[in-house]
Amino acid sequence: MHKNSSNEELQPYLNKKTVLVCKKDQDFILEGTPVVGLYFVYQGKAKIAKTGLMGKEQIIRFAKPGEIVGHRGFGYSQEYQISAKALERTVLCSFSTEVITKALLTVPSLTYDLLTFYSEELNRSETKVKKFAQMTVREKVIDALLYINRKFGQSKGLLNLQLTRKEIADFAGTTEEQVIRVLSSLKKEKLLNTEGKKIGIERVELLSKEIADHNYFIDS
DNA sequence: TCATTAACTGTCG
DNA sequence: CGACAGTTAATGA
Repeated sequence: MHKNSSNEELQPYLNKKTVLVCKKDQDFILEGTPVVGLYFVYQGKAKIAKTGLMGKEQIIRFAKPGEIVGHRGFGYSQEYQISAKALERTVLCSFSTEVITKALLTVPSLTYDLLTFYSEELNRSETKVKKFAQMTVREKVIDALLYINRKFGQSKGLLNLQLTRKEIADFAGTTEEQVIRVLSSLKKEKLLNTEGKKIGIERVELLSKEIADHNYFIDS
């Protein structure tokens, strides 16, 4: 998506963007709130989640710079089906639904990009269903860690995304305690490093091997 | 110093 | 495996 910033065809639309700066932990989309437009992450990181009954939260995915947020908001739905929160200081560009609609109708490359994005998203959520149904807690936690590694990478041996164990649990579909237990046993097996809140993956290949049976799509 | 938060452990259904 | 209770360590008002 970001690569389109250079496209001249898009310039008239880019001028209509609104820049929004979020502080850490700030929500910029609330579930059930009227749709106002579409967001792109320019800087920072965000988490996209759905809150179920009983305050249980399911983290759908994380977004990094260049990614789109709130895409399910336009079209027919009147309200956002998800909520999004900045994980750190995050800069967002937002476009109104009208602007996006016009842009999509006139710039094919943008439409194509969005289509690709949707298709990947659908793939992800389909394999996620399978994962949640078939994987053990240990595998789900490993899977979550590998996802974070793929998306954000590591620097000096630690994951570039700092999450609480609770957030990892909400993403993996378990509870905080289970995550802690898996984490500490992985640490004992020397597959993992842990420094307080920070986590480092020592042997990515070994972890991938454990969930290989479930990885139909490498990038899910 | 006290209070809060997060990481962690033990145990039970 | 999930839920609850309880301990410990770090942090900050």
